[in-house]
Amino acid sequence: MARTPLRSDLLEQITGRVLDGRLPAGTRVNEVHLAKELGVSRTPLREALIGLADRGLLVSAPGRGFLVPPFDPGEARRLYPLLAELEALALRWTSPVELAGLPDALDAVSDEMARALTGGGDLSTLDERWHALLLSRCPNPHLLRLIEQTKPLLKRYESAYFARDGHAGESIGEHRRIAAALRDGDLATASAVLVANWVKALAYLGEDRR
Amino acid sequence: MARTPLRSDLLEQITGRVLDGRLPAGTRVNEVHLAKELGVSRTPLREALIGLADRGLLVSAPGRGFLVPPFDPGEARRLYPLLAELEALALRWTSPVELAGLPDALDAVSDEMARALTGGGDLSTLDERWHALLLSRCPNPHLLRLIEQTKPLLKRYESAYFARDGHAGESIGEHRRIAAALRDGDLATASAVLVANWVKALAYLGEDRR
DNA sequence: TAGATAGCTACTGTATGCAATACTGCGTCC
DNA sequence: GGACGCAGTATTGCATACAGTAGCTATCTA
Repeated sequence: MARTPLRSDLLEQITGRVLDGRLPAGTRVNEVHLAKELGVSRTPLREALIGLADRGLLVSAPGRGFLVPPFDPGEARRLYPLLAELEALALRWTSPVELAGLPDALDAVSDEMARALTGGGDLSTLDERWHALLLSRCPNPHLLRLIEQTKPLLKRYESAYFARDGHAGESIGEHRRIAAALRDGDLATASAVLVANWVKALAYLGEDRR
Repeated sequence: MARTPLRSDLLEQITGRVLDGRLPAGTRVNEVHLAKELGVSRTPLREALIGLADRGLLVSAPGRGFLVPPFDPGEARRLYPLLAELEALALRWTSPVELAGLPDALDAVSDEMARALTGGGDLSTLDERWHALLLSRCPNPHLLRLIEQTKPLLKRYESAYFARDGHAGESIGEHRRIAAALRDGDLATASAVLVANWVKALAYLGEDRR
């Protein structure tokens, strides 16, 4: 048997389709069509859909299957602060010893982002890498799980509404300030700037809606 | 068709079995046996199991099905502060207007708990009601979802390790202090005591392990 | 013409079937 | 005596089959 269950692959693939709009907000998911398109049977597909519904990326309508939830600006306004607080918490719970090695690595990613800003690289992937690195030493796997589950919800709004690199420059600056604060052992400042970084992203989201 | 999918009922039932030990920690879940016992087919049962694995109440071992994770004292030490912070966050995000109506209702539950303490009522259900009431006005459904998903994990440790009403008396006192702080509009104190309440529960957990 | 209704189709929710892997028990070899 | 290997069974993971409802269309009625 496959060491990696089909449902895991499917979950990722469907997540991708929701994020990039191939499964548009507000539409129902047709299990037969999607299964055929993905070349699998309905069983593992449904398992993946259920997983996505648990995470909130789909909603289950009894008797009507699953549907991609419509966009709701209010939801975005609630998701950004939530993720901000969760990441800040993860940061506060990382031991100083573990944090010590991070700032240099973080700044290395920031450098890449700065280059990508002019060179046209993939900023959003780099941004993800920066945040993943920041959380990588957090000793609480449950908190990390909650963060991982919540991020795609937010990413959907980013993908849909974002002027791709509208605030990337500012964001890089904030990232560097966070790394600097961590170097000084100033966790309070680091987490405050982190929260501000997320909230600022939300502000851009509001402006750049199309 | 049933307006409530089978998998939802099953998820609750299996949660109950994990919490009360009818599915003991460290054991594998036999899908055929359990399906027969519950009078359903394997399909909705598996859907429920997958949901529970997403929440962390089961773990999926590829090729070996699902198993109830073993107890890990370290995990309990990580879950309590997590839930503490999440509830405190939910409290901070509840608007003062909405909070105004809460203290009296909260204290009513505390009164019930006090009576149950001598009269032998179900303290843990009342404690749940108190916390549910505290969070009932939080406007962030995603945060509430994370809390709901995390609580069963913690409850498993409580069920397994708790001297049932070891700290109920203290807990009632803290609950009243939280309600009082809310009455004064002192959110900082309220959330601090709330966190302390959770952390203290963890301390009891540590002592009373068997 | 607008609304109700009946029939039909499509789809979901659940059950069952099938293939491949993981476990168990026993025998064998070192 | 213990480790290894092998056959048989049990169990999972995926596919398919079936039953019942939701939704659509077309027709009928007021």
